[in-house]
Amino acid sequence: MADLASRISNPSDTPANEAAAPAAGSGTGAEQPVDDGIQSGLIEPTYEVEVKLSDLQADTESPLGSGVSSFEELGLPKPILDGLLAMNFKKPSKIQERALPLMISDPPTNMIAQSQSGTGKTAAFVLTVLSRVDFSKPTQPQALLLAPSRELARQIQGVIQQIGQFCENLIVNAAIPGSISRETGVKASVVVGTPGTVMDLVRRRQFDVSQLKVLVIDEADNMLDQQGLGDQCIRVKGLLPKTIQILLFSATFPDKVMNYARKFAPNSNEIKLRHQELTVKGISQMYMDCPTEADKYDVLCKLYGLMTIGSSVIFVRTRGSADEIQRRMEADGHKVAVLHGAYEGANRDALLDDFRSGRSKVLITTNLLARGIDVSSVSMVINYDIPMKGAGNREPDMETYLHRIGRTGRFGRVGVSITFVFDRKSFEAMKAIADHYELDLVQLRPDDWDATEEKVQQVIKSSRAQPDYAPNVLGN
DNA sequence: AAAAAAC
Repeated sequence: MADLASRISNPSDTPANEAAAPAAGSGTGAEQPVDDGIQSGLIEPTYEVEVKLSDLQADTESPLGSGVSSFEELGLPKPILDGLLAMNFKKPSKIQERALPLMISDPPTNMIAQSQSGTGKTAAFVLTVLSRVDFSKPTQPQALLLAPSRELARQIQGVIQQIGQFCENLIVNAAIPGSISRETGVKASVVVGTPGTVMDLVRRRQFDVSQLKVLVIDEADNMLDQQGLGDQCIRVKGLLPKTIQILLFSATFPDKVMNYARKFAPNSNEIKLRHQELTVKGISQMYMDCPTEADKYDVLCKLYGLMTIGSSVIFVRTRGSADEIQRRMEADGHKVAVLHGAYEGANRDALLDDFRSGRSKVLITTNLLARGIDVSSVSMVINYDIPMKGAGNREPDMETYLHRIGRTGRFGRVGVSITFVFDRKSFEAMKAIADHYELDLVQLRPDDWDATEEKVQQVIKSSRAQPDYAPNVLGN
């Protein structure tokens, strides 16, 4: 126990790797080391790039090290460049710079790409998809993108439509429950959906997959690993043209899944990160030492004021406790929204839209929203229940932890995560997560509220200019 | 024992 506590550090301590960084250009607000790190580009990861040239590429010029520093250099069509500009994408992020030349080159090569949360993976694969679509065949499906949840599929659809807003005749369908008409079927060049609905449409012959050129699987480790989702992805792939280009993306690729991913997408180029490189520097990770489980609820209510400075997401283990905590908080006068998979589709869409627009500011949810969801106003993530996995939920879920806290601190912004621990099991899970990612966690105590407020506010209130690669997705 | 995802 004392071991974790000994890792306590003040958020204002300057991380060792920032000491050697060049001074930030901006004068105001430069006191915050968190900002300094971002402004000097330190959130950009050190990539371990391992490029495997396919046989087809072997006699062509090596793409190794051929990163681009502007979108123009990629030779993308003018309408796509205009779309990027309209979305405030001014220059490629690290992952875009590295992955795009490899993905859009001919002949098409598979890709397994890993990059931290909020670093622009979506735009990277969306640009590849748009570069492969023949817009003269607007209702012929040419690209398929799969995501693990309805919410993420809809979000990706929105990003495609935004980046492709100046592409004439671009039609994007969402293959999620209730969105494709039974009479007409899929009538689009780009389809983004969840595996079950996609399978269903193909079986009913309402989705012609014969001309698909590219398959993207977002949150690929989750999609390929899980019983159910994994099976469905394999079945979908079995229906597609054998020569299709396969792109797998995620912030996490545990070794176990990586081996499987390589079979799913053979001869891939690979962009990987070491697990110590996965954490986003702009996210101040803290844990709250609660005496008992019952105390977690009281602490949550006390945090409400801090949660509403920006927007916040509260993660719990079950749908039932999500509903229960909302009921109690509403009764105690705190306005909170709930979103989980038990709700009906249109309701889910409306709930997330409300959160995106700021009509609701505190959202309590399950692992449904752990991955991929991009709402830039989220400045705090609460792990009310620490994520666990495995038989009997006895193992800490390293990957889910990383994805959950990645709902904040997106595209160089700052954010706070607070994980509640209350007993030996949760404490040791937190310690295992800290050791795995080599985290310096800030300890918060329920009995020292002034210190908690100060530590959290120090991060959240450090307003600063957005970096020039921060996109403006979906009107956030 | 969870969450998600199909009719």
